[in-house]
Amino acid sequence: MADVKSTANAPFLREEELRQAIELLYYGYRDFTAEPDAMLARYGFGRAHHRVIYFVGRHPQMSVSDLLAILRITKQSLSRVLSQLVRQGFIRQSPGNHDRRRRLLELTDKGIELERQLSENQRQRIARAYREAGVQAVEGFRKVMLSIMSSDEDRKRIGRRGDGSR
Amino acid sequence: MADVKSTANAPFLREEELRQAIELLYYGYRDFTAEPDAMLARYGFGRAHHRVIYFVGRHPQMSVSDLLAILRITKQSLSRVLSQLVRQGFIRQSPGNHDRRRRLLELTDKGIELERQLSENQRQRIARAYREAGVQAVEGFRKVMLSIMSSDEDRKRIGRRGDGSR
DNA sequence: GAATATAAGTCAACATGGCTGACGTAAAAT
DNA sequence: ATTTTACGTCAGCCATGTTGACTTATATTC
Repeated sequence: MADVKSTANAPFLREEELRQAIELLYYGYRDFTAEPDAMLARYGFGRAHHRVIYFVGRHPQMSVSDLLAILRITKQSLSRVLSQLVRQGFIRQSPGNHDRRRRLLELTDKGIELERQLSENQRQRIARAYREAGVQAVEGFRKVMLSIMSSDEDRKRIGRRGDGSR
Repeated sequence: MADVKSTANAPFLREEELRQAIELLYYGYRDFTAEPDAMLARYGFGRAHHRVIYFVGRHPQMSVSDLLAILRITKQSLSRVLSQLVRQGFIRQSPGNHDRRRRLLELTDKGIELERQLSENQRQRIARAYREAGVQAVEGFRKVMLSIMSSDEDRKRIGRRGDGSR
């Protein structure tokens, strides 16, 4: 009799636990992006611009195809936002040394400043969460998120320094 | 001298750590939604439909305004997807008992089946991550994600049973 | 009971950011 | 010399968010 409850509830609790995780991801991501979205709107930019600025800042001298591989969107979609950012002086393109077909991307000073503003907000949110949750929780968070991800390549990239080299 | 390295690296490591978290959220969310998105496309639906189906399944008998509060979109945006789901027989609406202005939402059998398919994929992904990461990591993940969220109301809702009552 | 407020819906127009398909140009690789 | 690669462009489509204006039915308040 003592184990009736735990046996009967095990699948239910498990289901409940898994649904909680789904909702944590939904609400967490929604709130994580809300404030940067609002800042971007003041420049006439959207979330897509943020992603480009973020990853170019993270991996200076990366090529367009590197960026496409990270974002997993078509070059036409990328082109729309990237060309705006270049035209408005947030990102600079320069031909590669070894391979002059490649156009290496980097943030301008203006781009660095915008990137800083945008991700400062997100870094602070994370920093607060890390403070509140504790060191051990942070390690758990990292483990679970890494495991939710599909791609080994992305897992590796997260661990590496962001110098755009391959 | 022994503390030069740790002192000098502390802010750098911290910055690095925070950026890793940003990327974990980006890659994790991207991969978490990719497969359901592909399934939905076969019905001519998108991610917005998934959200509606998910939360109506989670909180049967919820009202339209309850749903709007969770999704934080305009009623015009919701209307587009919700009316499709009702018309195609995935969701049923019925007038509230106490307040007949309200239209209480619930999944039909067809809706339950679609919801099951979609979130089964996500539940399995989470279950795998939880298995790989361990019990302690799961608790850490929950703590960090809860803390990343902005709204106390949402935190409470995650903990509650989903019966749509308030 | 009349006035007001709330829940829900609708129409119209617009922006963002995905997508496909077709085509062009420059540079590298074969 | 030919083919492949990296990048870009034009055109058009779709999903999903927005604002603003207006309607209908029902509850609530004065």
